Amino acid sequence: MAYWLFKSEPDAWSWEQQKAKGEAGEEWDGIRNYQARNNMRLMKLGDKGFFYHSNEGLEIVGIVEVCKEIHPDSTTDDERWECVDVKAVCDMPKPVTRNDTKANPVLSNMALVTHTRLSVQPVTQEEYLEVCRMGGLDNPPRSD
DNA sequence: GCCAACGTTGGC
DNA sequence: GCCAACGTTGGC
Repeated sequence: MAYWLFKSEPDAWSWEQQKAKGEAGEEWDGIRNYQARNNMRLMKLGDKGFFYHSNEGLEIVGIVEVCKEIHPDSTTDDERWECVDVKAVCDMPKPVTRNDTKANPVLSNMALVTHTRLSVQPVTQEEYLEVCRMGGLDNPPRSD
C-alpha cells in the first residue's frame, strides 16, 4: 500500500468538483505523461493520496482514495494512456501550501518540491503523515 | 503573461 | 541512439 499526490488546475478540475462526485468518484483522466501513468499503474484500491491545486492556490486541499484501479483513459483512443478513478475522502482542515512543504526539512525530498512538473507523484508514509499533521488532520486516513 | 524546466518527436 | 526543435507544465 502506498500514498500519492494528484495535481489538478482548479480551473480544469477542482476539489469542489471532486467532492461533488462523492462516493462514485471520477476518472483521473487526461494524463499524457509516462511517469505519471506508471505511478497510476502501481496504485491499489484503497490507496490514499493528496489532492493538490496547481497554478492557483498551490496547496494540498484534501485527501482522495483510489476507488478503481488502472484502466483505459476514456478521453482518448490511444491505448498508451490509462488512468485510475479517485473519490474524495476528506478536506485538509488547513490547506498545506507548496511553500509550507518547501520550508519543512522533513519534506525536502518530497516530489512536490523536487519534481515540479510531475502531475501524479508518489508520497512516502513519513511525508504523508507530516503533511497531514501540518494540515491539522488528526486521524489521517491510512492506505492500509 | 512570461519563461525555465522538462518531456516528446522526428530527422539523421 | 543522439540531439535539435518544439510543445507543455507550472511557478512566479
